[in-house]
Amino acid sequence: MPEVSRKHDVFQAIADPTRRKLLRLLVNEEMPVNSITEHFPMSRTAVSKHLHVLSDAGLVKERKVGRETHYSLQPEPLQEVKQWVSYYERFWENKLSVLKNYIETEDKDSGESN
Amino acid sequence: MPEVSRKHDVFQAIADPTRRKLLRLLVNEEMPVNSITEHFPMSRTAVSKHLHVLSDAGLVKERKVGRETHYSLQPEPLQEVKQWVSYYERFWENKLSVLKNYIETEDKDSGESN
DNA sequence: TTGACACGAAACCAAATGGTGTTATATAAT
DNA sequence: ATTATATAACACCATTTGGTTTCGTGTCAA
Repeated sequence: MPEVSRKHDVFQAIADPTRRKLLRLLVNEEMPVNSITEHFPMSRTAVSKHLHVLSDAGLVKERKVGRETHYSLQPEPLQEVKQWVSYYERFWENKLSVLKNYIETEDKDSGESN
Repeated sequence: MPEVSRKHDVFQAIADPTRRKLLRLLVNEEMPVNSITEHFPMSRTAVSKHLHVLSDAGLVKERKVGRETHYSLQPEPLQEVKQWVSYYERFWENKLSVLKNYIETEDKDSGESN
């Protein structure tokens, strides 16, 4: 049931700074489009479009409340990103340990600091 | 030297599937453009462009070897992504624990149909 | 019921993106 | 010295993206 048939990729969704800011904003509370728009220097329609991209990626949820549409964060798809990044983690960690090793070797026997 | 004055954002760099595949390919070995191109259904020029985007984001390093240009992975900028995602981690974890709680509660008087 | 409001949809536009082929240049091989 | 090769740089094109304004519709309030 997961990220199949999603029109927008999670990676693509979070590529835009405005959309990242949107997610950050919706962390705490569900918000209607107009209130959301107040936080951005662009039209309501533009914000709405970004929200739709996020929605397509499964990162926000819409709820109709009277004539308003409330959006809220749906963080689960970010797990895919976390997983993807974690694959590369060992490589920079490895580099760190190589560097550490190098420093320690340079340091010779002048005392192993942590 | 951090991500200041980088022409391309890390988030934007990893948004493209081709570029993610490129990173994956360069994990193990430094490679010249021609060899890299063999793995992709597009022209060498196109691959080269993607490599430049990655380079702008600091995700790959170029090394001139005779008339060849070798590219290799430079994973460090991904730390920014990891950090960004980790902020949201607690939210899906929280949801999980809420769900767990719910299930356990339901379980108590387990008469619930459906 | 009339009007104001919140929103989505559509038409439109400029700029960025992802691709192409061509050309120029430095290096390698003969 | 000449030729072949690897690549960057360039010019170009189609599509996508991020934004706009306008318009229609459903909902709330008077």
